[in-house]
Amino acid sequence: MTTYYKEFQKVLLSVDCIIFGFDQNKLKILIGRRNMDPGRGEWSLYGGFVRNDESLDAAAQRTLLELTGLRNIFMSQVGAFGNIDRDPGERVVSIAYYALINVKDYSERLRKQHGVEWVNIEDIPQMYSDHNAMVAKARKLIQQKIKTNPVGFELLPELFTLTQLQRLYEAVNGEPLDKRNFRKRIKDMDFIEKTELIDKKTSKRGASLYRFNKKAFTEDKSFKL
Amino acid sequence: MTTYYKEFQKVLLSVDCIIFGFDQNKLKILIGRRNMDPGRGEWSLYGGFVRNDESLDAAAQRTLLELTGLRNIFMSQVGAFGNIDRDPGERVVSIAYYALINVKDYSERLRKQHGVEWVNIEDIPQMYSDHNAMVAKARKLIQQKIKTNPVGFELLPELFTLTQLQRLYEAVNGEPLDKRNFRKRIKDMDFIEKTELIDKKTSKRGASLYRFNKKAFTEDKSFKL
DNA sequence: TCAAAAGTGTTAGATTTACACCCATGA
DNA sequence: TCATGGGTGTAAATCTAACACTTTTGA
Repeated sequence: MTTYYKEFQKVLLSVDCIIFGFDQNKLKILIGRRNMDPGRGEWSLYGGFVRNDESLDAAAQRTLLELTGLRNIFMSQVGAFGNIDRDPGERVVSIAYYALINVKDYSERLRKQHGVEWVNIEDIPQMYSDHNAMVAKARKLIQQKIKTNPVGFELLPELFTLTQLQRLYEAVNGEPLDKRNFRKRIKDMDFIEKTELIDKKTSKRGASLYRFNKKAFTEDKSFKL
Repeated sequence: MTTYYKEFQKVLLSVDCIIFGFDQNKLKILIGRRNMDPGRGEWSLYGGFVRNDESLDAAAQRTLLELTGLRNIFMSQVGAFGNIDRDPGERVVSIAYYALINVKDYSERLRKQHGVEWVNIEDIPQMYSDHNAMVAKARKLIQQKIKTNPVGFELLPELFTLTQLQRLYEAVNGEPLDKRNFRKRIKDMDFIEKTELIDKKTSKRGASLYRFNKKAFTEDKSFKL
């Protein structure tokens, strides 16, 4: 290998994943106890080191796959975290990514095997190093993103009720929405399609199930919630 | 030094700066011809390598200082760029930052010495590696930022006319604004203060000069343009 | 005297917000 | 029969967008 920049120092690069899920009307993330030194036992995001033969995005996807077994998941970069003492061991610069998954798609067996758990975004404990800052930034990003992009559906099952959808938006933004106004806006979006199916899990009367039509959306343009 | 993570490979880290300026009613950035291999002679952002004894933010600030001699400049991270072949030499992951400076504060002597020039954001040539992508992302970020934060003033001299301010917002967003509506909104912001001074450079009649009062703003809250 | 930029208000339309009751059903 | 969540419309208030003429003054 030709070395053009030989006089410069290299650093270790890691990726850390903020994996969002929506369950019990709450926005949650996956965290676990760190199983290596330094910081063993502290709450931590799930992460991994970047290999020299993969891009940052690929490293993040691989890490997510490793933890969850899931592919083709929405992921987006949060940013690079690089204070010199952020890792007590040696210098590690970390690139944070957030992912949106459907909790139901994540096998409980795998979850337990990796020793991670879903924690309500409002109740995140103090974590290792700068992981709380990563989560805070990821949350801001998803709040922005969800305003103009239909990413919320990544967190829901294929079929969902309007109440579920509303609770999701409320959980992401941390504030309640008016039911009638919310449903009015949804009705204007022809890519959120009502099905004939009825969900009877959460009410005696039953609620209509809806579906997000990705194809109908891409042609469409406007999305505001 | 203790090495906890010795089995992992390290990579070279650089920072690249998208330095925005506002001049002649245009939004511009500083770019130059790359003076090292590989890619010598190609248009490029100004950058540098991250040292092991400085944070990413510090590396970006140092790089900006090196180029412009300016300190205490507004800078914000754009993101990490890490495709494996983004640098034809060897693997380099780069963290992009954007900075907002007042063109008048940058000595022409220094500028020429570094061989960089101001190029209209609409006329950026093809650049080295993924630098065009960095600029595109930085521009999106500044467009978002300027909507709710008074960062535009970083690009203006201390005293400015309302027309200048309007041209700045138009240049950032790439679309014209209605003069009366714009001025109405400005009048509602008590942290944009009219001075007694008159600028006669751009019109015979003269235009009132305004000043941004940072202190008055931090107490205030709302900002929408 | 005239060209060129500064400065100034009103109105229609669109969007946003607030708000309360009936419905269907299983327990 | 009643408790529970599902479902629906209207009106006031706010915000946004469109629009044109007068002023000042140096050349």
